[in-house]
Amino acid sequence: MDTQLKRGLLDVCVLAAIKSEDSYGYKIIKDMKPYIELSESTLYTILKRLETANMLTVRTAEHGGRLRKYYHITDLGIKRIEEFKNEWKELLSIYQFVSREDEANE
Amino acid sequence: MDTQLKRGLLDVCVLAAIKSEDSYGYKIIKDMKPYIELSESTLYTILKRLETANMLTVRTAEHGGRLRKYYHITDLGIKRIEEFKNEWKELLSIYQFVSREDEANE
DNA sequence: AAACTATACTTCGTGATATGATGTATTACA
DNA sequence: TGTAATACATCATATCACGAAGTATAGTTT
Repeated sequence: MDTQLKRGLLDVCVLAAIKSEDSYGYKIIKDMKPYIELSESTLYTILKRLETANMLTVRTAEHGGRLRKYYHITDLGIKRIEEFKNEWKELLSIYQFVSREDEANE
Repeated sequence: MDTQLKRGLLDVCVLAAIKSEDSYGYKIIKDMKPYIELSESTLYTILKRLETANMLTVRTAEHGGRLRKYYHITDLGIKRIEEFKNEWKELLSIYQFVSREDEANE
């Protein structure tokens, strides 16, 4: 998918990926892959941004002798997802504007 | 609407705005306004970009003693709109990923 | 044991781009 | 005469996705 089109979607997708249960970097990428792909550098940038925005919290835990960072969504993060659902209505309207056929010529 | 979410949409919207008939800057902004808002500086940047990409051609014409630049969509521009309709399917899939409820909790 | 792959996270530089600010110039209207 | 609307242009800035490169451990293959 086009890079520009992804913007504004990635943040919400990452939040959605940790919504039902806490997750960590590598798993988030895997879970999102069927829907939208992103690189590690992109993901960790986003995670940091969402943390700064208080949309998620981080907790470090050991797993198999190695440290993992688990990300947990906050109320603000859930709110962000709800906001996106509203923005989706605007996207639908834009899609109709773009995909409408020229009535005058039919 | 969120600036980031607009990216990747604006180009296609501008193309859609000149699809049925040639148009000019000020009118494009007005026509798009109900669907998606953009400033003049943004529009002229986009128009230049689309021209460079051969998705539209420009023609200067006099109107009311003043010069206007009329923009005409090319085959490549029309193709770009068709491409977006395909990308829309991916957007739909992303929306479902984001808005799905956690089945395990219901 | 050595080599390789998968897992896991981090940092840095770059390019694309939406936007506000600002500027120029003409027409229409009060 | 002044103000708003029309019309286009340029510049600096901030945001952000991404590739490249790096560090480190666990598991698997040869």
